[in-house]
Amino acid sequence: MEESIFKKHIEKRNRLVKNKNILQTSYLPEELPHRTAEIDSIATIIATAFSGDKPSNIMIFGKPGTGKTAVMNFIGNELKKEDPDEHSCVYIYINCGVVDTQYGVLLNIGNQIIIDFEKRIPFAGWSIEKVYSEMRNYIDEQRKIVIVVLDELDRLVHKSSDDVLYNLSKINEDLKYSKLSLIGISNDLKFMEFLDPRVKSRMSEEKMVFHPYDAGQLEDILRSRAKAAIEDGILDAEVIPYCAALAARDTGDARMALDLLRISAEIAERSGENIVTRAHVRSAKNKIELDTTSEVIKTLTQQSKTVLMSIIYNTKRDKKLMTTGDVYSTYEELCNILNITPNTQRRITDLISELDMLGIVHARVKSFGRAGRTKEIELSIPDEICKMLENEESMSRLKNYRPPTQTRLM
DNA sequence: TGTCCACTGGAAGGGAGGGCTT
DNA sequence: AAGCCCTCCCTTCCAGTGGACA
Repeated sequence: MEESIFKKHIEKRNRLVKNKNILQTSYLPEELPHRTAEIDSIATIIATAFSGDKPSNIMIFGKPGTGKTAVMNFIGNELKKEDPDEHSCVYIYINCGVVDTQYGVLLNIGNQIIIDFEKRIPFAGWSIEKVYSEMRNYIDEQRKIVIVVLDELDRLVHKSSDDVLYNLSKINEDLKYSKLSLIGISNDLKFMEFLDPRVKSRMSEEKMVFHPYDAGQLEDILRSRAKAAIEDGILDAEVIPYCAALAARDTGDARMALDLLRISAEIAERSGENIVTRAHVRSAKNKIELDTTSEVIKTLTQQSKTVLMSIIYNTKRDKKLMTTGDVYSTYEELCNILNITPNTQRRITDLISELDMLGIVHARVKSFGRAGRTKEIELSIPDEICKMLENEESMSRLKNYRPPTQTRLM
């Protein structure tokens, strides 16, 4: 029988890594190295739920990849072990990066509790008040402790004010039989400053900070995962320390360290090599950076893409540093060619700030004295990514556009 | 010392879109 | 079908501002 076209690829794959799943950042290991103290203190607080008392609300702070989410998922699993039928408490996890509206959060809490499909809260149409009061009734009917984890809480507050937190944190006043406790997780230590003082004090009955892992701790994490996922002798001795060092130098992000290790192995596998080396790690780093930015750019709206194109064109005509006014005039030009109605300059200011936050451009407010005060903007993505955007279908009308030569110096 | 530039960024609000209830 | 409600994207209006220059 003839070999299928997949045969040689299948053989090549999975040769180095036994179980790639274990190296995924979403994988929840049996134990979390260097986080036992944190797990313990959260467990102490939550344990009160089993005697029917409401655990204190907790705020957890820490940079990305410091294990906040992993710790909470771990605790969620442990809760299920202790109380499989949810006799005394219900654990609800919401990622506010995904669900970032007041309506969405209330809907999610409500619908995770309601078992009866008929009674589910609809995705839209109800007033916030109605969703809130239905949800509150469902919770009260349960006669249990409900623990709600709000991950990436800062995103929710930034996008839709602190009304949700206000409502949720005072819900206990309206509950007769159940109690709700909140666990907020945030990357941003400062976001609490902007909260209503009442919400602030109710939310931070307990406060914890997860510190970034240092290189040594990242090494431990990588080694414990690698032991389960990769055969001995496949990793060059310096691979794990190098991944750990790169991630530690950045922000001590365990997610990044794991991604580096997994992708290095994939690269080595794909090129048919038997050992993962430092060079593979370096190309993995490169690949991760390219992939994340190109993914972000793909999901931009047409308007944002056009603004970005304007910045790219200005850069091309040797104007590496430009002002909002420069971007806007190029933008108007491009809108004309692309046949889309231009937004106002006020709106473009916001879009430029968004691109800045995404790390696609670098913008800082600068005063030029008599020449006014404005943003100074600089592109900060590599050429390859610009090319990708230029080749997008939505930009095809710009194929024959040649930016006019520079007319004005900054 | 005051002026003045080219914006910044907050506030308020409008309207389209999606989806509910009655 | 009419009437609501929420969200998203956007506009209009405007007070505020850092610093070069007269």
